[in-house]
Amino acid sequence: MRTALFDWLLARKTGGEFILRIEDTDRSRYVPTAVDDLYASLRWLGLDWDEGPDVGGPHAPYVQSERLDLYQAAAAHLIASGNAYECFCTPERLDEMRNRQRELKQPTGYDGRCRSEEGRAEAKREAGADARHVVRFLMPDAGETNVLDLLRGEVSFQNARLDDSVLLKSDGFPTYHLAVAVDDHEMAISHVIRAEEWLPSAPLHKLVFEALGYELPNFVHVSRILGSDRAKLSKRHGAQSVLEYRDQGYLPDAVFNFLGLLGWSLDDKTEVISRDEFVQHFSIERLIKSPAVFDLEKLNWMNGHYLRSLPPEDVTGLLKEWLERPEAAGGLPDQVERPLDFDYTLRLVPLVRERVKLLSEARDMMAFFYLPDGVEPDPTMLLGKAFAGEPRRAADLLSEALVLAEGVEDWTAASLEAAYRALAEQQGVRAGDLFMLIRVATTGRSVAPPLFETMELVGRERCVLRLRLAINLL
RNA sequence: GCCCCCAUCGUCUAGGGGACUAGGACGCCACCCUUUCAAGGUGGAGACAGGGGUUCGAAUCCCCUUGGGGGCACCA
Repeated sequence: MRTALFDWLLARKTGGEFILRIEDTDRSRYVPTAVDDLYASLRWLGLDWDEGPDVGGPHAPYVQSERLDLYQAAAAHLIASGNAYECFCTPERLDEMRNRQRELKQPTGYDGRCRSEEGRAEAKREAGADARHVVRFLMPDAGETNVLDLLRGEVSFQNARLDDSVLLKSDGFPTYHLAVAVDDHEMAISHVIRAEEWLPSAPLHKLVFEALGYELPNFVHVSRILGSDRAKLSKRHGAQSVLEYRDQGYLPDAVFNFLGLLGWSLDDKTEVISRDEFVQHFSIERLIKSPAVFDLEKLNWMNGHYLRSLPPEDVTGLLKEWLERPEAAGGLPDQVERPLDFDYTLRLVPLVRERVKLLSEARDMMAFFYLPDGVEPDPTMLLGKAFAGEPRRAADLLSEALVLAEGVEDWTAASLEAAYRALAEQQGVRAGDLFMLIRVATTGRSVAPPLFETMELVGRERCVLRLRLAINLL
């Protein structure tokens, strides 16, 4: 997704087209839902495409499994021009060959048996009646191939070290190497931005393009993203799909910003960059060549930052959608009536947004605002450090607090604070201790937004009720 | 085993011969603010992997070493 983001930025910056092509040429790994997840991921991040399977375009179809005739024709053309040959070697033989090479500490690679007429005949005989074949590229034995990478400059490879790679598999499907050459040409691709693991096969691609008489696109091999252990980010190494980040309460803008800064920078100080600014300033020259370690802490910070700086109405909408989900799906307790009141939630946002980094954290922080009745505080928590072993004292104080709650003239944070500060002084108790007692009684939590704003928003009725219940608890 | 890429604070990065006592951000520490928790403010610790060159002058250019990453499939 980070690579796609760079692709998208380049397209938007230069007025080009961002084309979505589905590369599904490996039937053994085909997962039907994968494409839907891909769409959902791109959409969530706001990476819209100009051409693709669902929106169509002048180069349809955009799904490789629907373009097989094109690849097969290209393969035939390569054979005819002497740039490729049929290979009848069985997978078993190739496995054995590789194992032997590894054992002997030799470079691995195809030995070229089927390059010759005799070799092919021998392989065919071994394979038996149901002999199937692949098409391999005939790699030159000498010379070197220089690939121009817009980020890294010229990278040169000795052809002798390069393998006769398979271009067309025995099931008639192309490998990536053939398919991209054909499609990049057919679809008039100008820039190929892909991760650096493709760099070693770039010379092959260049030679395939040339053998087919195609013009070469521009290549940019961006660095990888590493896990915190510096190994490649994978399912087992803390990698998550963007959909999982979405489900954990990250904001698309924050993830976009964070990803955009992983391998690219605007200048020496800017961290928070809007989508528009990214588009405006993106350039291949400022991409970074070295791999970047994915720092979840920074993503979390950035998410919190976006939560705090977005317009309150936007945050309210986000929050409301989240809280209204079923309890089992991360929403408020099911007893809370849906839909939530927008204006009430809007009033809570300033108090809550400073205290959460993820949308998913808001539920626990906010539930007591929505719960209709009591909050069932734990008695130990209620007494806290200040009143541990002194339940009578705590109960007395809460009773005084209850009287004030019932009697205070206007139910505002300011007058509540004045009343309770006076009470603390009169009772000879530290204000903070009294406030904590009331906080736990009215919210059920020892960590909550500032007490008096909180009480104002919880309302007199429920505060009175909750104070009463707390007293009974002691 | 062979090939390729990369190398500045723990992490993301600025830097493309003199502006560098190497800047910013996350994280960390301290202080301030403070009714809890945050947020915010101020300050601090913290890096040019090593060795050779080139140059009047190297974080910046070249080479070697080391380290890290990737590739060597009828996967992409």
